[in-house]
Amino acid sequence: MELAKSFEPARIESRLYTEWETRGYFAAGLDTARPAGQSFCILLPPPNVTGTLHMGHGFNQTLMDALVRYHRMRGVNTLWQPGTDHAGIATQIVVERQLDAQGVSRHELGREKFLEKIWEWKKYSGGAITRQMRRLGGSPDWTRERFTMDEGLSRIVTETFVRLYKEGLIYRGERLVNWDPKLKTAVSDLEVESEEEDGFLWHIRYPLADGGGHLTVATTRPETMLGDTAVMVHPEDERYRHLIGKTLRLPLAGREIPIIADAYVDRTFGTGVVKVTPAHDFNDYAVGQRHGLPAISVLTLEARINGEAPEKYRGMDRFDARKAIVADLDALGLLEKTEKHKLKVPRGDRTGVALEPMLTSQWFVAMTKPGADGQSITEKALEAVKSGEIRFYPENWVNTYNQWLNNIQDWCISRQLWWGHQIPAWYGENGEIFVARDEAGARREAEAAGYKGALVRDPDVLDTWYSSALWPFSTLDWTPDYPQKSNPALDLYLPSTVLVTGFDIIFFWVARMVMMTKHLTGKIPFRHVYVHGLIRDAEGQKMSKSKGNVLDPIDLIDGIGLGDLVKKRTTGLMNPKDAPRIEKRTEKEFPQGIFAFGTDALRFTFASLAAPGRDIKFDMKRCEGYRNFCNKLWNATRFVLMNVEGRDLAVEENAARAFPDRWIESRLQKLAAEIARHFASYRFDLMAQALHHFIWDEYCDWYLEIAKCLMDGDSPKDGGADSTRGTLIRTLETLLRLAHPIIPFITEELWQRVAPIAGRKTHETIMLAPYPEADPGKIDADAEAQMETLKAHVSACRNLRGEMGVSPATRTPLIVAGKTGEIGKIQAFAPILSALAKLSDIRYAEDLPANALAPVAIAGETRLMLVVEIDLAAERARLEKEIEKQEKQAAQAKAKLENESFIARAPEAVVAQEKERLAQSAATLEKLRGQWEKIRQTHVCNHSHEGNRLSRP
RNA sequence: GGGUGCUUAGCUCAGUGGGUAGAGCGCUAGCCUUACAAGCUGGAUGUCGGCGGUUCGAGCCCGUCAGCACCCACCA
Repeated sequence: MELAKSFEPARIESRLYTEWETRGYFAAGLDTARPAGQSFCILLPPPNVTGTLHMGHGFNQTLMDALVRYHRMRGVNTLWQPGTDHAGIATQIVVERQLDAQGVSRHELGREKFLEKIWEWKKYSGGAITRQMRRLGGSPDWTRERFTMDEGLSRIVTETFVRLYKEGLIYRGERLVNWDPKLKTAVSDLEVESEEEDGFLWHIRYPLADGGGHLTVATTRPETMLGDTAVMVHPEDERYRHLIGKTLRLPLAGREIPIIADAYVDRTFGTGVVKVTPAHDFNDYAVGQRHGLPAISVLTLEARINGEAPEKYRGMDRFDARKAIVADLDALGLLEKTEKHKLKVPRGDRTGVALEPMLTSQWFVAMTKPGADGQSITEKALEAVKSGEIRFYPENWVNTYNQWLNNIQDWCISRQLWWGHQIPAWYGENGEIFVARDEAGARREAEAAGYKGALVRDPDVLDTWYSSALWPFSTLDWTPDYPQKSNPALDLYLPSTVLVTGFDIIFFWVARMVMMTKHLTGKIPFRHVYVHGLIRDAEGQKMSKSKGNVLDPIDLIDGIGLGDLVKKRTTGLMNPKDAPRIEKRTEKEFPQGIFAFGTDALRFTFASLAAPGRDIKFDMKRCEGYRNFCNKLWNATRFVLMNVEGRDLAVEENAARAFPDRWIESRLQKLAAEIARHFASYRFDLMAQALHHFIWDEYCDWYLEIAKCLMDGDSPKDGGADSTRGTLIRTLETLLRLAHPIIPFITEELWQRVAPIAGRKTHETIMLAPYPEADPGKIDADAEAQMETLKAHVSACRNLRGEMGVSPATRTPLIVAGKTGEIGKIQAFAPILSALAKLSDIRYAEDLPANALAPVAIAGETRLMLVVEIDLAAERARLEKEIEKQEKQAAQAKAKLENESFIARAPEAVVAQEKERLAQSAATLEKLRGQWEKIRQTHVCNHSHEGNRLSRP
């Protein structure tokens, strides 16, 4: 069957993927005879089970898949461990919103029914993201797919919680935490996002209790004043020093509160007087602790004013209360002024509502408390990186990691949600806490403690990231009796080799995996952390639904019409008002919709954009370019197959092969070595560039063109046509294997046709074929040098043709002048030169004809003259340009060589190089000037009207 | 306030022991040279953000300034 005329990705991708998966090519290598140190493992950062694939996933997974395919082909035990995350808050929100649409609240439904609904939703949408992953060609071992709420993983969550509790590293405590009033749950510090917003600074008078005047406090949140338990000033503030220790009458509430002194106060900000509300502000909480102040909560969990406050405000929403309080203060003459003020408002990363610091009982992981072995989990995490056991790529992320860990707060892990791992804690009637693996265990604990009453399980669930932190070993079926008992996967793949991730989850996930894995298993979770950038849109904006600039990788693969794209971007918006703007933007950006580029082109684009430490502006043009590249590879293969099919190329490695054959083979070794280097240093961009350059420029543009000529009858004697045919097919076959990790589909499709002819014994799949390794013995400096000479001559001729405007259809004679030895070199590849430079014949001479008026070029040691009618003016201009260039070069080299310091201090090789340059330029200049002179004289003879305009070049 | 990047061709970006600046796209001239017009061949385009320093020599090292971006903490 002949290959299609052009590359049509849609025709091959799904067929090949199904073949790969059903034949079990993705299966984890579990050969325990091989040392664990030789295993390669990547954990898939588990996407939200109900989520959909976005460009970040596409990028991330392309890199992981390339690595996995590479190592699998190298024959080591390889595992790409897939799975999905239950994503507590995110998922619960989605399902709640669905219920909202039906007018049902989760509370009406009840916990159990609600959870059933979520499981239904999970089941319904759960396959979507993994189906999309398959479209990207990802090759994880799907048979090992895990879900954070699988029974096994849940058991591990419980087990580790109990252990950490027993060790004192998990505790329950009443503390000020970030509270999301919309979700009515605590969230961790990391789930808070602060943006600068416009607000006000209200200046409020607090009268002195003794009637002797007032103090003016400045606040951005006047509603919290109801919970004030003090006012503070700087101890050395002359304005207020005399008032320290006196009391104020808190307006609206009427309570008396003290004036205290604390160095925390910034005298220059506002009035230098700060209200202290320990129950609703993190700093004030600390101040309250220092000064033994009470904390008065004035907000309910819904962020309404609560019962501690004056009756008038009770039950009011916090923002309504703010208005009412400001108005009332104004009416009382206590509002001194209102200033516009920029402030950072902490908002929930999922809900976008302003968070409230709230005093509640929560579960925490103690980050800095020493564990049983005397070391805190934070210290362990720092140590693992400091010691070099774990390495970051690029390295500078270590700073970010360390900085965060060095300033870490205890991690609030309880969430007042229903979707997630329920906390394995049971409470007695008097607040006793019993933590155990199940209720029976809790009962035993209780009895041991002498408690016989009722037990109620904590209704809260754990932060999603708690189970994610266990991912490196929970997915490998870790058991509580590890390491006494283990299993092959755990032995081979813990630690995994590299974690491929965006910097946005270094804190959320990376650091926590290190802590938990190290503490609970004694092993690091992974050796390398490859941190990549974020995919942004063409303008560098973050992709987001509300901006309407989201791209779906699948749309780049399959293509999508403008109408569908607009529809996709404008449905399900948080704010439907954005729709017209998004529609306009989309129409402008993609007037024709999006073209179908196929998976390979998309993957190659991702790889080529993966420069370290940089966000990526996604450029569709790039994708188009790489689709063309795939097509190039496709057609090159067509060409090769046309020339080799049906021939017996039973590889006799001919020692006397033509130099272009030896050259391409030599280059191929260098390419293989280069790619290996780039894999080792995670430079996917350079890898892509190297492949692109080799395939397009070296293999197609030079070698294939030369091969056409070598396979013709009139090729040089050595080697012979079949030797070239063999080189053609074998180079291609190797090339396909080299490129496979990045562009798996096209390489598989082509390889299955190429491999049998190239003489490979097994050719069922490229996936399991060995990855090419560089063979230094095949590097051929001689062939490369000859090739350089050939290229220089071809280029010189083409250049002359181009500048002289010779039609590509015209064959022209060429005269080559030079010393005998040099001429010999040219003669060796004369047929090739003729073919590539479109020459009719080549004449050789010691010198160029004295009076011939033809364009001349200098290529190394020889001079080339194209025998064509010339436009004198054009040739003169060309020579002048060339002379100018050479003069500049000569001058530069000369200046250096005349510099005594340079001669004295620069390395010999550099000096020699400079001398060589000068000599070259001088020689070339001499030849060029001679030619220029000839033309000038012709002009004088002809009395050309342009002759006088010539100045000395 | 602490930290991290970035600034190179019109655009997007490489440039990893300092040694005469590169790619893709775009632009431009000419070609349907039968693997590929999703192509071929030629061409144009850069005070490598500014200033200073180190060095025989700086896009690269050091200092400084400017602009942009991000992360952490945070002033009520």
